[in-house]
Amino acid sequence: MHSVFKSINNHTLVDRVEANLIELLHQRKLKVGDSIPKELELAESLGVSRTVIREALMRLRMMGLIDTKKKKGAVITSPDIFGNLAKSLNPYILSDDTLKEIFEIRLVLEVGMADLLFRNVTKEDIKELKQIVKNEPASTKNQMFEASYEIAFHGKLYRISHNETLIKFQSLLLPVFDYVEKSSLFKPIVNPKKFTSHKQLIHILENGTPEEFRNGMRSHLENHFLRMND
Amino acid sequence: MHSVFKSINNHTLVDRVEANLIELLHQRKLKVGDSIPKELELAESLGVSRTVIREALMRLRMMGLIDTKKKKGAVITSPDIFGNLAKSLNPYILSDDTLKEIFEIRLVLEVGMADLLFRNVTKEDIKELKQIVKNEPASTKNQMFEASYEIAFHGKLYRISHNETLIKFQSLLLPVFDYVEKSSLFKPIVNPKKFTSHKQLIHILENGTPEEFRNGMRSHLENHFLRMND
DNA sequence: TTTAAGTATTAAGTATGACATAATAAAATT
DNA sequence: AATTTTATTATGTCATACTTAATACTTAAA
Repeated sequence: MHSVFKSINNHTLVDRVEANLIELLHQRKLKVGDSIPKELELAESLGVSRTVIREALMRLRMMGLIDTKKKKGAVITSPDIFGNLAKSLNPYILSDDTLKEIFEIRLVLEVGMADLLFRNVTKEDIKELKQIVKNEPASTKNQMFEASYEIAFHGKLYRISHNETLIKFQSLLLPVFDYVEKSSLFKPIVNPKKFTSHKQLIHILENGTPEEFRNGMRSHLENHFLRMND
Repeated sequence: MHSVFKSINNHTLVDRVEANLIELLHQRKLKVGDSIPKELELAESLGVSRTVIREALMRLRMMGLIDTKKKKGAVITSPDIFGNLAKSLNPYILSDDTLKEIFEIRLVLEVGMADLLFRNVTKEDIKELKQIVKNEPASTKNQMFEASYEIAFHGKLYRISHNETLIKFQSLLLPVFDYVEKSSLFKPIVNPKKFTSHKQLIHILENGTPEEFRNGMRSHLENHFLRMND
């Protein structure tokens, strides 16, 4: 497999040092806030140059495993799994295919998150959602392009899920969503049919079932799905 | 430039050089396989040391933007947004809450991916799925713990989605799933009720609708959902 | 002429030493 | 005691030299 080949070829010194350091952190069961030995000590104890140590430490930093400060050295941080992802999610450096796929993942998430919503939704949430859609333009035809309402409404849904990882994930994906919608990756489809509206989704969330909500959301996103399948 | 705004916070030189390099790649509209100037040239043209260039290039490499070879230099590669995520997804360094949330995301994805499946599924896929479940133990009670069958079956579903990003994402999340299931994060629920089985899911995928599949998958995952909500 | 073996070259990988900078600790001043 | 000044320290950056492996080139054998 690809990964096996790579691990054999992983013979650069920095790769091994990186692995060593990660293992070291695990072994010592270091907690958030603990500090690790300084670069020169690590260099000496592993028998490599400071250059190599620094490159390996930089990788750990990119993983969000450590945070380094000038005099204090490096300290363990609570790894923010999506933190480092942010940069590489720059739409400009992603291929069109990848962008499409990320957009698809959004659709999958929003259709599939119904149960999380029903588990946590409160009357206050409903009220907030109603407030958001209050001033929406009546026409559902171009609702797809009312970006700000879309972001506010769907963003609120993610927050209702109470899943911080999911929330963070979607906030990372937002620029991609935005880029894809504005791009010419998909030809715009102006479908005369009226799909489930935000207001209807709220009504389902208030009075209906997860199953109904999934179908409602699927319908609501119909235009996006249509655009994907060309 | 645009990068100047960000660089207000990016106070280390490497941060700015990294941004500069990304912008450079974007400006020149470099394609996969194209090579970028060598380290010394970049160092000279940006007026920084080779050390800084190297650290910045290493970040690009971690993002999967470039791949470096000894004599050839660095070449553009198709960015692998989740590549670098893999290491930081080590369950041992994630908090229990984050682990739970990642597990939830799995449930969301699998319930929500129905439309992608129906869009792409072929007769060969169905055949393969049937082959997988052929030797499954009959009892549905402990199917939750038949890890290998679970991985094979659900992994195949992801592949049917034809969404490479999604596939990669789940392959990253797999260790987390595995860890969470085996951990004591959730108390095991042995629910006597019979939920939708793999065989039934295949039948739906062959003859039914996305809506039915979503409900089937939701039922199939019922035990997991129950375990989440405590 | 073709091909295989050997060599030179090149650019990344690694090592070493030095200085700059900023955060902290220690000392001195009020 | 509180505040300012100074010294220390570990990371950040720079410069240079050497090592290694991949590529291009040359040469010798078929």
